[in-house]
Amino acid sequence: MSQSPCLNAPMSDKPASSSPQPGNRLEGFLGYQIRRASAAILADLAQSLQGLDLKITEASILMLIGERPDITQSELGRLLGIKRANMAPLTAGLTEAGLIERIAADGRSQGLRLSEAGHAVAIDVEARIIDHETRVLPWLSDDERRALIATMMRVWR
Amino acid sequence: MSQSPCLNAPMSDKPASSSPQPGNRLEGFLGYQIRRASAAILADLAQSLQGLDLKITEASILMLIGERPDITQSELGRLLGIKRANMAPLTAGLTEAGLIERIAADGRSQGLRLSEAGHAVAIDVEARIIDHETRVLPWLSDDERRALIATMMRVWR
DNA sequence: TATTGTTATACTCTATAACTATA
DNA sequence: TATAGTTATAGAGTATAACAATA
Repeated sequence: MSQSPCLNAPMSDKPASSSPQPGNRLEGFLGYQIRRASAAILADLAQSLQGLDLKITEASILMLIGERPDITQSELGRLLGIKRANMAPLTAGLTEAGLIERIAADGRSQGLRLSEAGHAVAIDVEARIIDHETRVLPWLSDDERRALIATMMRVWR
Repeated sequence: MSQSPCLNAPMSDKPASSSPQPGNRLEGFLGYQIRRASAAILADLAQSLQGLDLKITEASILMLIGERPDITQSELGRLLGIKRANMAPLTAGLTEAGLIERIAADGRSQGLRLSEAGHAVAIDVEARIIDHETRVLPWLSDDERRALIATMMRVWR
């Protein structure tokens, strides 16, 4: 299932020269590096999901619903950092695609579940993401990976 | 110059409950963590630049021009991962704001330099970014910071 | 009163395409 | 032919405001 062996940063017309490059002061900032790494990883992940007709966010939503059946879209938004107003078209699209179903919880909220088709797609999604993960930073040991995850989580949570 | 002691993730209507939270499978992926960290850092940096009337990208451009006078905007785009077409309004805005000047290099390209005002702003920008950096991951040692920078750079470059 | 879901809407960022002028 | 700069434009992603229905 692997594809390209390395990442491409997105944007820019041409790759910046691949020679050692003096490097600039910006590249000494961790915030800048994390931003560039994030963009490159997102681009690679989008590639990994090709053919599924799912945006990265939609794929993430499927995984979360698979893990927590009957979650509401408001709660999904809270977990993913997406506003209610922006969740509406996302869940509407997944419902229309037949990947999720809405079950009335109380009068105002609906629990979300994967359909049969959605379950199959979610499994495919997870396999692709796992493959993507190991491809993106292949040189990391499991310990290093765990430590990096903990560090990143500490930044935003 | 320090402000908020910790970061806020952007988006979402309400903060996800701050209790330990079981955590979900997505949070075990490094790509996801880097994305969330990047968003949080960007949000904090935008706060740090408040009052300067500069977007993060514009601030980065000022720093780079300060470091490499007479750089062209095409080269800037290459370094920052921004397309030529999207550089045009950025440099036009900075020129109009009186922060940079364009000096014809040859008939088709222009070297960019900081104006007197631009130089002062660039110094302010750099000070704010340095402050931001040390505020965002204050628990990192210099060695850890360097290692993290190298890891992130390896992802995208 | 607070929350859920929804719609409308605006702004930013990025992408493509096409054009002119120059090397 | 390739590059520099520009313009126009389309698509994401995210922001706010407002509303109805329900808790």
